[in-house]
Amino acid sequence: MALPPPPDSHLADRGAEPAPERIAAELIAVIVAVTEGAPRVLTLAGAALPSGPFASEHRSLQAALRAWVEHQTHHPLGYVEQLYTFADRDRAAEAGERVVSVSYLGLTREARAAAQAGVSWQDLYRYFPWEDRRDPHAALAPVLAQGLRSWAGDAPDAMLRWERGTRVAIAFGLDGRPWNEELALQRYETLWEAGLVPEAGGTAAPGEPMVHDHRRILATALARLRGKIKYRPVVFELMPPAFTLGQLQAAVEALAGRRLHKQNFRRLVEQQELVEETGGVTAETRGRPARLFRFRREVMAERAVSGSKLPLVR
Amino acid sequence: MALPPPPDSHLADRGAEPAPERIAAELIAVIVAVTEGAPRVLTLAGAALPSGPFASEHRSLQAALRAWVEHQTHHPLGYVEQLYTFADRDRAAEAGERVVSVSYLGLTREARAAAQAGVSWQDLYRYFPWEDRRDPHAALAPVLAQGLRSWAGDAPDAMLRWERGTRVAIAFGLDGRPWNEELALQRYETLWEAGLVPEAGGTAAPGEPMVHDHRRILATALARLRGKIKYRPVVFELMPPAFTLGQLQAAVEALAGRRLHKQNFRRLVEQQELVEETGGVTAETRGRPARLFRFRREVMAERAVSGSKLPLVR
DNA sequence: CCTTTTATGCTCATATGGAGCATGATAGGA
DNA sequence: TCCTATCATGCTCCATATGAGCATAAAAGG
Repeated sequence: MALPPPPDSHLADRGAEPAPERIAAELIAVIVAVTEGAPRVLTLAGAALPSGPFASEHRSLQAALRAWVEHQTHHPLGYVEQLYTFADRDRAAEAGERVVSVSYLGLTREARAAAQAGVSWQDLYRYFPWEDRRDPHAALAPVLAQGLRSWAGDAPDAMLRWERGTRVAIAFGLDGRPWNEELALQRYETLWEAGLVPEAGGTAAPGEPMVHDHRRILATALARLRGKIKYRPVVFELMPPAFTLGQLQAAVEALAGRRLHKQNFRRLVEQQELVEETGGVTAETRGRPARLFRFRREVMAERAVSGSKLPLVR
Repeated sequence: MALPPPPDSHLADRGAEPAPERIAAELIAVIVAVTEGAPRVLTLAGAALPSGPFASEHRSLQAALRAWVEHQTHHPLGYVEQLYTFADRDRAAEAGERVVSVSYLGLTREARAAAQAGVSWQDLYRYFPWEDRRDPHAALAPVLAQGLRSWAGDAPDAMLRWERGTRVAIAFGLDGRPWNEELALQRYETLWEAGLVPEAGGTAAPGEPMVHDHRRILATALARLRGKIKYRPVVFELMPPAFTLGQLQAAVEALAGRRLHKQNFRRLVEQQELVEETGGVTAETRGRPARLFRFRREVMAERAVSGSKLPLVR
């Protein structure tokens, strides 16, 4: 049985082929925390994500990641989730070297000091300034809007112009369309294709670049986290043992990059019975003191059972 | 800088270490179709998922997968999605051999005949009989219910008994809890842990086993697909160009493993403007003839913009 | 003509999400 | 001391989405 040109068939006669090619495998970690209302990410010198090789000694991919991250941050990684695996040709490190990179998203709380040289927490929006829409007056930077529009307008044929136009409009919430925070990855990819980010040779876009495709991986993590936060109680991994609903809301807003309706946010959290009062109150500087709450870990198991969205018959 | 025991640090001084270990990488494909109301999966001799090596010639992981699957099925893989990457120690093929496996989910329509020897389409529920709840009277097989209950009851201490008990109840919809079709993976994993599947040495559970961890990967795919089908119009990848709403519903029911409320299903599909009439009608054997519809591909881009679930402020 | 079967149209009650009014509690001045 | 700015909390109102059925239409087969 013949398979497509590149690889030989492995569908049936598995014995009749040469030993499979060996390549290197590495793990890349996007470790996120929220500190005082600011989303933070663990970096190396502010330009690379922590990464490490995967070796035979490791029990599993996740075990490997957990091991060195916990050693690194001295904080248990409560929530760890596999993000995506890349092996694009342009990621080849040295000549012809092929690497498979498995990326993970981890949630934790910021440790006081990054022990190792170069290891530091950075504001996530340093890399994606356009993703922070918490300021109600925030709009897409003119440089970006301009660059995107001309990219769409410069397409060779009408069909492509239309495609790029709607793609930009949907991703960036232009032409009256709503802003969708979950499209963080599409936005970064569109900026790349439009040649607006430094990694793609552009200079127009604001935001710090990172090595290799690390900024893309970071965008993947942001998009995933923004989606997940809506149907799984993962924010709590980022909170201290006791917190006020205001702080909880601030953490969600930090990640979502948008403002939420305060009263409705409380209603949501309370009616889902995600939290319970500790009994204490905060001694904030201003305003009425807020009650302290703690996360009800018990709901974790149940909360997987969310909405159905399908018209079931009972 | 020292990192956790196993791997040497790669967080900072990256130059000062031995060349990273080389391992083999492979792709595993879960190709799904729905034929006459039955969910189908492409297999090798009914006991293995198609898999192939990843080689340097490939542009990317997805490109590699697409290439050989399309060659194999002679059908374009409309929808392809990365599922998960495994490298568990117990997956080691030969002695000490470490393999990283990247699994993908692909949706297509069943080709007339699997050209290659051994390649065949199988009913998905052959591997997970307990996942098909389309028959309203279907209940969990007594063997399973019994096995799960004794596993929970046989736990050494009370705490563990309680944990297993609620876990089983949630996953399998026992003790008055609702059945959640999306928990397909948790169910398979629970059966494994309870030692009820052949792969784990058990004999109690019905359902055909597969080689290695392929049945687990299949369960991962089923769970992912059942979740996705609710907020993305992916079913259409499985439908012919023109179809009736009844057929569309049957396809969704085949994947979800449950019956849907017919009138509400139509309302959902129509109000979301996912389809448009072709003008024709079917000549079915019984009942009133149904109008034919086609999928409105234009909505694909937009439909990413779904519900917010967060109390935004405008 | 009557029964069975699948397709379609519509209605009604309830749940959920979006907005905003009103009041309670504190800190910091004027 | 009183007024204001700031948050925290309680509640109400409304539009829409979702869950359940009732009723009718349009075929095939006795």
